[in-house]
Amino acid sequence: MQRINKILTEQVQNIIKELYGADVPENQVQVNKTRKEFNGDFTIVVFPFLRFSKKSPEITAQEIGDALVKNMQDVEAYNVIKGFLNISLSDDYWKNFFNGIIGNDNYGFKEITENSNKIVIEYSSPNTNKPLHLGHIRNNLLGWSEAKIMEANGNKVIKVNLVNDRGIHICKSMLAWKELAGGKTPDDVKMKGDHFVGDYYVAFDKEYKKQIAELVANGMDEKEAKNEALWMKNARKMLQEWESGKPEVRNLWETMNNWVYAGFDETYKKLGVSFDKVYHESQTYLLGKDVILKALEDGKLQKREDGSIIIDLTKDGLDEKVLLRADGTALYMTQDIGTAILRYEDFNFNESAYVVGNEQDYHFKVLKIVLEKLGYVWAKNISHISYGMVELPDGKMKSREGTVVDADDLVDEMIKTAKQKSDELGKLESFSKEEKNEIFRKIALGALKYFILKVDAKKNMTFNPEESIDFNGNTGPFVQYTYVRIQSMLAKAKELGIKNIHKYNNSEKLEQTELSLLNLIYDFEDVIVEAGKRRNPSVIANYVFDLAKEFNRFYHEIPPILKEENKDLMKFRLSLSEKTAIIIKNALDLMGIEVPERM
RNA sequence: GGACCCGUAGCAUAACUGGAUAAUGCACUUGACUACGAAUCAAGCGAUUACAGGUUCGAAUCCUGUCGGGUUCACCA
Repeated sequence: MQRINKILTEQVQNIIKELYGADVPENQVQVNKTRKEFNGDFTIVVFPFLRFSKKSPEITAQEIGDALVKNMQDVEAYNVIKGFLNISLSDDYWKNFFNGIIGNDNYGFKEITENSNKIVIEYSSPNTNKPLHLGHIRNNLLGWSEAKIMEANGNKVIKVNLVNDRGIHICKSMLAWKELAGGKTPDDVKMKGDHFVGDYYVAFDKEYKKQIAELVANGMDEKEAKNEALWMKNARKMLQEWESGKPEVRNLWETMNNWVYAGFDETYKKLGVSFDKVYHESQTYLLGKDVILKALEDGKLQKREDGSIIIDLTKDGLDEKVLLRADGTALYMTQDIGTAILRYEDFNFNESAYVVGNEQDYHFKVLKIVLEKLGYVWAKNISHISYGMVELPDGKMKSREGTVVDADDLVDEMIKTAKQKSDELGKLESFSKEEKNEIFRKIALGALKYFILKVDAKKNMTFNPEESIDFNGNTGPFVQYTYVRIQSMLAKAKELGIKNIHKYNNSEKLEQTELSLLNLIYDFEDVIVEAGKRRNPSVIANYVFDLAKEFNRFYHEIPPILKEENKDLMKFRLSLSEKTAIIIKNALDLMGIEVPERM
């Protein structure tokens, strides 16, 4: 079925042609949803047409309105306020629309076919030297949700993770563990592997600072001390040994990384995210090196006197960028070049998206230009889904200053709060402990995910650990509650022996709140498209909140549905409720949020 | 210093990307559970959209400048 806003746009174009003899391009016809405080379903802004009509806004709007009513059966009435033409569609239009989608549980979703666009999306990208924190949570949730939204728009999506598993930072944890752990493993001390390793990373930093202080106290200047501190020298040596493949170092590296992966897996599972493929930088940096050396031979890059290889981007408004160190070892950029190429070889994608924080805007700008200059035509299809930092009320999170919000702690805390809240309300007494825990988990994660995803991805957001995340108002649990409530009503309807709720013949005039609900349901298709275009799950969050709110209003304003004597009307309202629930569930799923059946 | 991003009620966020009287939640004040679940609903309070100019029929949104905050400009990742 063709969308009514599309039809309206075409009609307006035709009418203007007829009335004023002018061709108006499609993008000049603004068909918006009518704002709540005015009467109507869609609003057409007539200001852009005045130069064709050469008449006042009011008269122009009237002329167009008259023509619309005449030409379109679905247009029942219109009103004009200033230059705004508000169109009201007939009840029949809305009823027909609803009947058309009543059996379609995937309303709004596009199908994925053989010919679908193939998009690789990278997100998460952790370091293996410390556990995940709140910033990673935002990344993971965004990545997952973006992937879901891309799929809903009919794209074939491949989710990949790139683990940064090599470099000096890893050697720091390894060294500290060797020196301090006495051979203990995470199992021995009953810790999650990522936290275990992270602690040794912190321990390294502590000891390192101590060593610097000692050297400075003995008269060395600080810069030199930083280089000369024993542990730092040892860490650098370890990195060289790693690069040259010394078995002892490689074994330890593998062991400790595996501890970390086990910890990450647990956190990913808790968050409900997963990947189709995991890349490791230790496997891609050599490719990057080869590509750069080859490009140097081809004269695409320059070599400095000290032996480092650079690309000059000053003509592109950027800087000179080093691609390979003087000693020939790889850099972040080197690896990313290798990974990007490998990824193209693996998937032959139409598009490759990176979910990475906005502090790396510059890096990705450079990466794209460098790849283009190296002659990779597909590089133009690389995009950076840039998102803002998560800040604490007193500023940024800093791992070294201990002001991080740990991912595992936060989720556990949320689950505790959900349990407490639920116990106060006492609605789950009849459930087993396992069932209850499952419900608490869904609610807690619903609250957390919604809290993070409702904010425009590109904006920085503040998180106050002192105030726990809300469960009332514009929150995940509010939306979940609406869903649960509908399920409860539908179950009761079944108990009462009401069957075939999709079969009715409702001849009643639609109530205002029913019209609003139908309007919102109609919007879902456009919302998915917009969320995809804007690369922004917050569009979905805002929508599903409005939908839930409107349903709750409907629920309160309309007399009890299950007591309705007009069976046709009752079934229509049950169907409307059911459809609302399905869309809530689908919309939340796009954000990675599950719905409980009871709460 | 150069480049990029941001500044909206006490707080947290919206505003269909240039459209109507700037919306919602939290907090605060009221009212509604012997009618389908009150994690709900209804009502109230609260904004010179950082500031000053400009463009436009129309500006939170675009342009210029000022002030404030952030990120980046590493042979760190």
